[in-house]
Amino acid sequence: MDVNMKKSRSAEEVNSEDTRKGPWSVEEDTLLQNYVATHGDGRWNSVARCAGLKRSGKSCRLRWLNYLRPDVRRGNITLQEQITILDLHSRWGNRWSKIARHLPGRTDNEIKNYWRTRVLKQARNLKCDVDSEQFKDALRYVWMPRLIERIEPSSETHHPPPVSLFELHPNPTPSLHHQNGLHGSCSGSNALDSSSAKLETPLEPEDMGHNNVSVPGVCENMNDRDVEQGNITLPFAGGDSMESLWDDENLWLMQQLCDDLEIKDNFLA
DNA sequence: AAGGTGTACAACCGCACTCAT
DNA sequence: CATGAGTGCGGTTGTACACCT
Repeated sequence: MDVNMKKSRSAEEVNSEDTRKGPWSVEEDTLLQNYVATHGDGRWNSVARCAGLKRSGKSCRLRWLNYLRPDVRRGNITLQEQITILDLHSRWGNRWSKIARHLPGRTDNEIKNYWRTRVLKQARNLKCDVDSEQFKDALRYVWMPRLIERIEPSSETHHPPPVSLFELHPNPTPSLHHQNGLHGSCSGSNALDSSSAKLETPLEPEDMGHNNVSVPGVCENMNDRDVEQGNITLPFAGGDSMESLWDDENLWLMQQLCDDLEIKDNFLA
């Protein structure tokens, strides 16, 4: 830690006796809301002082951004939003605030919580490392296409046959994309047809090192800069489905793919 | 009904960065 | 250029609540 940090922290510590922590009371919320409504946000240390709150500026900022802000949406992450999170996470990794910018009304904290409580939990259930290629490929090539299929109202409902996904996709390479768009027509297993795979467009420099792959048929024609700049609306933003991604059938498929990829990795090792 | 356990979410912490002075 | 305040971000922890036995 640098000298600045030590100094700024010691300044905070001077007031630590007066500073409240823990859950916010209704009164505190009201004080903060009224103050921001009158004076605007920013300069959070001043806000904390002037509003008569015995809170740190950081705490006020966090409370405002994650809870009190008028446009914040809480709870009920829709199916569409879940897929958006999965896709953007596959591009950018744990860049929660960046992902949150593409989900109007959602906060980085909420998305992070969603990831940790739902996605990590499922990875544990599947005995997959969430950072493993197995899990990522399973998400990309099975889970998300199936969810897209459900979302697209015009698509026909058909389920992939219970065959080895290893056979269908013997070389699931993260740098591959699929040319056959999946909007309304793909099934999870069909999406794995590696014969139609193509190389991805060049990576953005800042995304190098992340697992930079879009889900087939989801964002394959998008360039990350467009997504980042909001030039492209993700196809599922704003839906109202509360359906969970984590149903038994999808879990079975995920387990299948994880197992297949593990077998393949062991074989090649 | 009571206690244990798991889950979801709010909040905190540490660090890094920006910007004004 | 150095310093300090403010802010943003990602990781982690605490806790209320639901569910199970």
